[in-house]
Amino acid sequence: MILDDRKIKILYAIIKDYILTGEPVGSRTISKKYELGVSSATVRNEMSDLEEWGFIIQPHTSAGRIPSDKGYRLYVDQLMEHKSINQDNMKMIERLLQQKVDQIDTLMKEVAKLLSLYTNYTSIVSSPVIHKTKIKHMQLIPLDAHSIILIIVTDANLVTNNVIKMDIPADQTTLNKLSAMLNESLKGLTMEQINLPVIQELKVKMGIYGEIVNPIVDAVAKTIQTKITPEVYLSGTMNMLDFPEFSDIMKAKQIFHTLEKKDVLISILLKNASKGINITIGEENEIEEIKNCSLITASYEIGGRKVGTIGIIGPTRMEYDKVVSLLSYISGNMDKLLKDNSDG
Amino acid sequence: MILDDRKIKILYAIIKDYILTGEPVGSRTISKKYELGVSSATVRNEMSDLEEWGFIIQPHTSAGRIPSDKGYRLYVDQLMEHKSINQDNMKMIERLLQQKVDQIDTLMKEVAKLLSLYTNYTSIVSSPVIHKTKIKHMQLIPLDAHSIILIIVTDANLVTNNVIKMDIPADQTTLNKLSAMLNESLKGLTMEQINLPVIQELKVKMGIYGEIVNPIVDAVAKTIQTKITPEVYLSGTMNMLDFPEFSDIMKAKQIFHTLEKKDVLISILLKNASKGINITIGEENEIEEIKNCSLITASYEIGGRKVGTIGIIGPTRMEYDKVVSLLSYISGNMDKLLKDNSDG
DNA sequence: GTTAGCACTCACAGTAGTTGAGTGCTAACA
DNA sequence: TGTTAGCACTCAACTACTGTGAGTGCTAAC
Repeated sequence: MILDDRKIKILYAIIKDYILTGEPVGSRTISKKYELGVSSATVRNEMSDLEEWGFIIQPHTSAGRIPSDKGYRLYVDQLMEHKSINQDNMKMIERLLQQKVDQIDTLMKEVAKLLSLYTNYTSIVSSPVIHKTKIKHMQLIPLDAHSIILIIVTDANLVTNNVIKMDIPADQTTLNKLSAMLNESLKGLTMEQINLPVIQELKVKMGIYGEIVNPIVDAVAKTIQTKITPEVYLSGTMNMLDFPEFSDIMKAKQIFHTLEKKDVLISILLKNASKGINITIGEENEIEEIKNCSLITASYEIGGRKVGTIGIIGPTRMEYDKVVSLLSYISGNMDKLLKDNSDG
Repeated sequence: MILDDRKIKILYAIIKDYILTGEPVGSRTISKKYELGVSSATVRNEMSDLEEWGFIIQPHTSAGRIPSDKGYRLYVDQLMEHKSINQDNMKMIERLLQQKVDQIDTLMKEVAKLLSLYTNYTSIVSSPVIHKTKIKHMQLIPLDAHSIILIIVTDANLVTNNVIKMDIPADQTTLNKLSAMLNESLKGLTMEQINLPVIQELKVKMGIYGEIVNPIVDAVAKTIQTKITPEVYLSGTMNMLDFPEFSDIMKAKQIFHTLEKKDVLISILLKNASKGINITIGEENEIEEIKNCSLITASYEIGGRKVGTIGIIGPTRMEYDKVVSLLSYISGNMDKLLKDNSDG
């Protein structure tokens, strides 16, 4: 099996054409539309080899060829041009993100929207994995006789608020003092650093404030524990319906059903969290329902730590080059985008 | 035009059967399945009248009849049984809502999920219109050199947090004093009561703290202004695809497209906000894209004020009785549900 | 090694023919 | 006068058949 230059060119042409049109590509189309200087008969011979080796598939005898997963794999690994997005698009992106993005959840939503808008595929964005982020500030606020609110601000400007229920009433002054103490002890720690020993130590340290301390510290620990699951934002789900691949309602429903399971999405995204750009093609996907889809993910950093993932899901016939360049650009600038919009 | 008892019974049977099966209902079906004691020929004569008067429609010559919008209208206004949901379902609802519903946005999401799960239609839920709710607590928290966080808690336990950017740094102690002052002046007021005069007065009152006051008070005013738009939560969008009415991809896409426009949904929901239960059938809808849908909405109260709406959208062939009873129950208990889960 | 030529395959679209659910009308009956 | 049996009629939906064309694989000649 020798993939000589001409075979590569033919395979490239087939993939490019199929991604563009969605129709099986015939030998005549290749020889006429792409200037290879050979007749359709020659192309046929080459295609026959490519099919034998599993790079392309013939849906039925009298049809052209379509790329197989293996074909796409070769394409993304070796053939695809890695262009970067152009100036105009960069500007468009910055303009879109500059509006009302003061907090991370708003930014996430905007990024998801942007990705789906620009690619016409479906975007999946996971918010920062909170246990890797550092605590910046904590504040207790009285709500009513039986409950107080715990505000936690992390260094990614993620603000979470949680209601704590307690039997003992607490006044503003006490809560301010407790807040100050919590800050003193926990500020700068990552979520995962706040483990049982730290909590115990904290209880002892704050003991002077009496029995009110226990429920509050417990609530802090529990809140941090439960808030560790990242959020997932989807956008452009309906874009799936634009592709003939999913014009069969049953197939579309299958995928939509999968996309509704946030825990499944999280597990998919986290799997590739450490990898930078990752491309999973068709059958390479572990989830049965998306084995006719391709998934491209890119991890992003905040403060130098890989904390989350952004991704695009679409048909295996996907504009890989365009999607990769966009994801690279946005994931690479996530930190900056957030900083520009919150601190600047 | 006299709608005698028998005609009513026949119309009722047609609607019931069509809602159940989705297939046009023939005269033979009526005379056999529903015990009216008359032959199919008699039913045919009656149906002929009902069609002439516009209550039912014949899709084509050799088909049975289906209800028209006018038919459904008569049904929901006069024929439909108003049953209340049974004990088992009440328990199920309470069990579902009792988990992790400590704040209003979580409750909204859960209610939306519940509605779609229980009905198999698509649910639309709008969060409380914030300008009708009262301020319960305000708190300023330092974030970094250039920004502070403003937390506003309303009496519906809605907690909003907003980043305020400023040139002047502010320490915790000052912010605590400012927070106390804000609370003193604004606590108990509804959002809409905080108008320009109140803001001006506040600035004068707080002037002793120097120039830091202006940006903060402005931010408070602006935040309240911009946070007035309610949130909309959707659930079970994909349930639409389960109905043959929307098996045509184009029709489905049209509706999905509309459902993605949050401002359109808000305007639809707000229109019926004052009405308790409201049913809009097919062509009665003002939005072109949902003229083949029915929309049932119910407004809910918090603290005795109508502040938001929950609703179900689906095909005109909808189980109106079931949906109405569910919406009535949930909207009627919204206040209680929220209180049970947050204060209890 | 390349290409022209040709027989072959098969999805797809279009055209009849058949079926059956359901109707409207008429005439007879209670 | 209302009800019903009977019957001709309609028409969507399904099936079977056919022609078309895009595309292939193979062979023989260049």
